[in-house]
Amino acid sequence: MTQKTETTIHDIAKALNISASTVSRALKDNPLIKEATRKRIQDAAKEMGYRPNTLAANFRTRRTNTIGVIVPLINRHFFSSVISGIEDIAYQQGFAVTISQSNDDFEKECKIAQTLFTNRVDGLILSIGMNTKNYEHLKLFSDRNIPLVFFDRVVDEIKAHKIVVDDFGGGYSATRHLIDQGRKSIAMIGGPLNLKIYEKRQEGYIKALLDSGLKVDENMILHNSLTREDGTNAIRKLMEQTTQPDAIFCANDTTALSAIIYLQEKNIRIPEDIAIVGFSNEPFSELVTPSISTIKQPGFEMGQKAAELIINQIIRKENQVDIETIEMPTKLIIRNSSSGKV
Amino acid sequence: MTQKTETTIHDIAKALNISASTVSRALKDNPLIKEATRKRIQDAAKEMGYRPNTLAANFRTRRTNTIGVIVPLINRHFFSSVISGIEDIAYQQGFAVTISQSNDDFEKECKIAQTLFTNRVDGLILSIGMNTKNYEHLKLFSDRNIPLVFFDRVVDEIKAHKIVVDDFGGGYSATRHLIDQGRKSIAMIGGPLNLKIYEKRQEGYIKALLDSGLKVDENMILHNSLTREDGTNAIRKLMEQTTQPDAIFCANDTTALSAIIYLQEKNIRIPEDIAIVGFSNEPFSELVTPSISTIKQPGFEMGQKAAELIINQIIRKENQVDIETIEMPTKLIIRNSSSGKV
DNA sequence: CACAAAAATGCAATCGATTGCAAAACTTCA
DNA sequence: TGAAGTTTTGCAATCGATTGCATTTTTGTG
Repeated sequence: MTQKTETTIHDIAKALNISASTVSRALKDNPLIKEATRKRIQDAAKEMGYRPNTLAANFRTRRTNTIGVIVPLINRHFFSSVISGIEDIAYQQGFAVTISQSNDDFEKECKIAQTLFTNRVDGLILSIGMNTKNYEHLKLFSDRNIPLVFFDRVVDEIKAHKIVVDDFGGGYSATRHLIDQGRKSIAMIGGPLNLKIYEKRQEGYIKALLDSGLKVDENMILHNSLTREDGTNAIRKLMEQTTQPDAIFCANDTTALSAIIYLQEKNIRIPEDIAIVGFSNEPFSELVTPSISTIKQPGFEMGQKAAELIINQIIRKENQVDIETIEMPTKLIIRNSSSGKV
Repeated sequence: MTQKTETTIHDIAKALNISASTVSRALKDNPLIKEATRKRIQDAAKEMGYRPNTLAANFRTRRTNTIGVIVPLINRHFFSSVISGIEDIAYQQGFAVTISQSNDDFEKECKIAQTLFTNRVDGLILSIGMNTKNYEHLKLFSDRNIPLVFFDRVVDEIKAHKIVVDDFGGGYSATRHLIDQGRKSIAMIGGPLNLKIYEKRQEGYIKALLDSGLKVDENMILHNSLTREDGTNAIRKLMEQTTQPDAIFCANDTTALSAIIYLQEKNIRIPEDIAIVGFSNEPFSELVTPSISTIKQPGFEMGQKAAELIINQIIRKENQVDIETIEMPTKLIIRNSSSGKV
């Protein structure tokens, strides 16, 4: 019914016999407009069923009130929690959120960045893919001062806010915890080192070993993409070596799970024979048997923080913001995979 | 550097001494333009670093190439799988996807719908909240023939494509399976009946009972919002009754998990004393002990289908599309919570 | 009451791409 | 060669809101 006639500010202007500019200002509560006039206009607008044409406004103001988000995978609990956090804040502030997933595919990540750029998102929040080693596609944004915020998998080479968790501390306390359990030969299933987070987790692991006077054995450190299969392959490889570990620190819960399942099949007791700690506190980690000790990351809060930072940049439009790297705390959660007495 | 001078079609036109309209057409491969001219223009565009201003185009064409998605919760595996499916297709077809979550909050659902509407999404894919019983906020779309596709939690009152799973069949086969295990007193922890899906699951449950000559006992059917806590309360209530069930069909895996944990604490054996079947095949369901028998829903495929349907509507802009309800198959997955011999 | 200052409103250009229709350029063939 | 038909290209309006600046109205004061 209201098919043809979306009412515009001009319609309102005509109806009230005033100018469109006044209507425009009144609708945005511009203080230039007299209280009485504003009321008159807003009432008329409501009555006439006026709905602002966001497309026109966006076009004119060159802003979309949209925040782009790129994550490797939507249906990873950590990432969907971060998204929830972003969405929570963005929504309160009147921003829409456009989410895409790269599937850890570099090509796709580039194309998404392109698309978001041409769609003129006001800012971009992202966590880069496993295989991303080249950052040209992000230059699009940084070159034009379009706010950019990294989280979790960050890129040092680009000047932008970064929100990370204390991966070093997480790796350290996970390993330290295993040492405290009396373990001497602690292996690590790690992620690709081009990602800062995995590098840090490993550094934490190594530091903990050294601090306790344990040796770092290169053969005890494996790297892969941390999928379920990768985990299985890694644990198999570890167990086929001449010296076997009595504990394993896994860089995520998925590989910790792989290890547990593999070891259980081989009738190796967890944690008695081999203790295991994962990373991320995926929902399943407390549900499996044995429940998985892990490092908790505040995903939702990271998302909120990311959204706050980017919105501040968008709104204030300060060109020279002080770039900050915010490190969120991690927390060791001790469960049955590493400690009998829980 | 390229700060001030985003090149426009007019710049290209001037540089080549032709008109902007020709440039516009050439860039869109409009056959009206001579091959040679088109090449010249496209080359120049590339050389000058031209990037179309989507905002302007959107404004002019009244389209945003954006699909809005509203789900109750992003970080539920089923929903994030659907989103992945939507995103997969949409991306291929050049559409952006804007995702919001209602948190099962009716107010928020309304506000989101408003926002997506004023942001002029080309179509809306949604699964309504638990408490949504009023559909005025969706009229916004249906009244103006903006394509709408429901999935999972659909609304019969609104004329739109619907993608559902065979909830009836799921409920039926889950219950049937329990009966086949020799269970006689099968309870159900169900969801709110204003949602079709829960109604159907319950109907399937009832039909299975009746088909096997079992009685339907109202006291054995509880309804709630299917959270972890709801599940615990429900199972407690069931177990405090004089007649206790020897099997439970839960309308989702979360409540199945609640039941399992509660019963284990009470030293009630699963499945020997009480067999349990859930619904949705959440990732944790195969990982917990005992692993949870459940009904698998093809989330990713549903998302793909939803995206296909809505894009077809958007592109073809047929006003009178035949409304179809697509029912995707469900599949019973038998695990340890309902059957000893797996 | 007059006039400066302050407050409120209006004018008109603008953002960049799209598109119906008119005009120009090119072909074809008698 | 020129009229008719085709193919290409250009003109100019348009989408609706925003905003710098000009203009009008109101207020305040001597």
